[in-house]
Amino acid sequence: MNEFNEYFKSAFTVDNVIFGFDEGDLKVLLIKRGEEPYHGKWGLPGYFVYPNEDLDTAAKRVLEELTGLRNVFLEQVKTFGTVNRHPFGRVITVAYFSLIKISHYTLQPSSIARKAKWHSVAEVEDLAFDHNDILNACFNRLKWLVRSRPVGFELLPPKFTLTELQHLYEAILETKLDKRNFRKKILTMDLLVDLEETQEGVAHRPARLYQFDRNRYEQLLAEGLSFELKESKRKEPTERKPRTRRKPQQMA
Amino acid sequence: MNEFNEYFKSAFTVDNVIFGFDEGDLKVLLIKRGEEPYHGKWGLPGYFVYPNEDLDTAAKRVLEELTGLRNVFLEQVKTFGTVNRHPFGRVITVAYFSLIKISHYTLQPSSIARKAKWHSVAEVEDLAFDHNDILNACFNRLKWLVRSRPVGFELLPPKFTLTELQHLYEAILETKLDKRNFRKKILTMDLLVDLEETQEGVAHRPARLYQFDRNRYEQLLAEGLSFELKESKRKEPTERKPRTRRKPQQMA
DNA sequence: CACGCTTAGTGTATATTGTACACAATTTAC
DNA sequence: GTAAATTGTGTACAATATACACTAAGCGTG
Repeated sequence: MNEFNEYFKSAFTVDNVIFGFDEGDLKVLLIKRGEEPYHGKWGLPGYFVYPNEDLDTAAKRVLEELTGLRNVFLEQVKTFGTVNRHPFGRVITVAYFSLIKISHYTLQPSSIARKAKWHSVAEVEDLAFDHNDILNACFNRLKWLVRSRPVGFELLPPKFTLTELQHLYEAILETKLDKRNFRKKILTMDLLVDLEETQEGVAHRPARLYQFDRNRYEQLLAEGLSFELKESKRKEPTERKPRTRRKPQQMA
Repeated sequence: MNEFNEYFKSAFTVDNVIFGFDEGDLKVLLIKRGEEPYHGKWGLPGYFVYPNEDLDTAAKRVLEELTGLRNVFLEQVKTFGTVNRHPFGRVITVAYFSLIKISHYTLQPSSIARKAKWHSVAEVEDLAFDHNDILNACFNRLKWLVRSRPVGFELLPPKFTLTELQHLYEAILETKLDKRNFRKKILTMDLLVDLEETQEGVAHRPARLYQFDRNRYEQLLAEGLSFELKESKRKEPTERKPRTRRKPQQMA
């Protein structure tokens, strides 16, 4: 088709905002660019989408080459395609973000991985291309997501304390949370297994360890429950009390 | 750059899910395809992104050629790029949705517009390409958006009744709402101007007409208020009562 | 012009959820 | 055994959500 050839003139890529959590704050994995443009600047990991590759597959590939991880949380966020965003030509990029457990991350031998480093999201400086915009878009998406789904667990090691979980939420939401209210809320979601173990090697009262119960989560999801941080559903959403009848009232 | 040329092999397009509201239900503007592939099927309006055109601009262009409207609500939703979504080649499409007032819509002379027709969202049949997926993604986004921002007004004529507004919300959320609770909620948002006019020519008690107060909305937005349908903020978010002190309590 | 039809408009009581708040318990280090 | 550090825990009140039914107002008809 002629029309087709006429518009076969753009490249497109995926960029991946990889979030991790460590030392009490939220991190993003950046790469020091070894080539033009923006040589020497930090940027998001990304690459061209191969001709026979789905977008999601390309994003997974980029993630795996860099971190060695598969089957982690990965979601498309937004596509950035301003005409001049790339100085060498028209490049449209689809932004993804992923959530990984830094404890599972191992430095990969690939050349790209050797230039990667975790940065605190709060302290990210001026990045290559429009990558600051992309990072912001993904961070905002994460903020929204963490309120509506229990994605926080993707960022924590398998066993964690409630305080660690709270610090994670605080880092993502950029706010302080009340300890008691937070625990009440989280525990009524009924997604945590109390491992009946405690921390070891800490110079204070050791905290209990918990585990995220993924099966329970999927079960509850299937039942159509939501997990808004501001809206924990009651246990038996089925039966609603027939409430004591009153006399009809007038309304002025 | 060699790398570049190697990947200059894909086309990309924008597709636009244009929502309107009429006769009490939510509509989407579809086009009957006059060419292959999917000749004769209904599909979303869309077109190639020109080489020197931003994505948003392309989406606006498609919208304007079809409806003659500018400055309407338009937002990017998601990018669809499965390898085989287009039978003639690799085509990646960025999906947008827009909200327009059907009363302002005028049939355009362009050839594309003459094949356009409003369909009830609830009754959309099998569309060309993956356009059903795109429509669903946009519809879901609209559902979410309508709870967090007062976008409903984009779909109504400038003057409307509260019942019309409620029907719109019901159509989008696919649920019934309680009349009194809905009114209470909407009015406490303080975004409506009571025009002190009433409907004319209806065979029953005429309803009051209201208008959306866009200035007020922007003012409140700037003050950082949110507009969740489930969470109307109180009027003075500044002053919080110092509450009567109680004696410290023990727990357990 | 009285009556019936149709939709508009309105308040309150209860249930649920959010929020503010402080101290005793447990472990380690010295 | 005492200080330091952090965990773990309940309750009162405020705010919001929800359930619910009748009168008001205008039109059409006989």
